[in-house]
Amino acid sequence: MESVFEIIAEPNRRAILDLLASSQRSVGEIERRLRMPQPSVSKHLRVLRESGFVESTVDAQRRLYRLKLEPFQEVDAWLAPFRRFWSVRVDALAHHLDRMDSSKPTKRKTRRRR
Amino acid sequence: MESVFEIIAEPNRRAILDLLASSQRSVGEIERRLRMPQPSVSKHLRVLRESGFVESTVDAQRRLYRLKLEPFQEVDAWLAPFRRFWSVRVDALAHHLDRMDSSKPTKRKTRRRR
DNA sequence: CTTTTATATACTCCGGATAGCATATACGTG
DNA sequence: CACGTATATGCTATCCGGAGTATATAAAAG
Repeated sequence: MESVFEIIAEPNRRAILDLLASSQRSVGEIERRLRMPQPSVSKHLRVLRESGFVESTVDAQRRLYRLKLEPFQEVDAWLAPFRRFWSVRVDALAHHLDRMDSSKPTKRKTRRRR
Repeated sequence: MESVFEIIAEPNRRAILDLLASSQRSVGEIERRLRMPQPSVSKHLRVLRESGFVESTVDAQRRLYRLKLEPFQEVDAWLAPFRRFWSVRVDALAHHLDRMDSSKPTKRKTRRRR
């Protein structure tokens, strides 16, 4: 579980992140809103915390969790090289790759399609 | 392995996608460039194909693989709600969440910090 | 001090995903 | 046709992560 991609691969964790996008929340709030067992919430929050997606502050017995930016930006950065393909027009990728085809087709006598 | 996030969680698959971002490639090219066993490449390509990240065309005995857009856009779409936090200034998220704090602090007699 | 509330952790179990290896399939070449 | 090349698939062993349950810790309330 090293990369940010593995972290956000888990649906429950994405649900937590989505929820935290609107506001910081306590563990109990997350538990209720997502109808998810408390130990499960705590475990996912631990993973999210250790991977830098969230941070927590203490409020009496409660812990308030909030988002942190960096890991999201990391995902965004990975996406960037691909985004250039659809930023112009929707089906630009195919055309683009068609043109910069680098693989020289094998020489052949008969050209067969199937 | 339903979601696009699980697909891109695998490092070798991301490597393949990164490679295909520059140009379409045959299985053999991917195998050599990534120094990865051929069956492994084929298996990952299968996953990528079935999840819509790539498509292939037949060229004699070779298969040329190229990127497809939709799944990337799906990731991009998920990222959008979070992106608004860092689009203005780097540490905007903390301030934002500070302001829209919805969790009413527990009533207490003594406020302790640790 | 005892009880209740809030959260974290420990432990076990199970399924699914990946690696590795062997093999099948398909096409091209001579 | 026999052989080499390119790619896909089948099978097995293994490993890791998540679910579930019980329990520990900590603070508040009475």
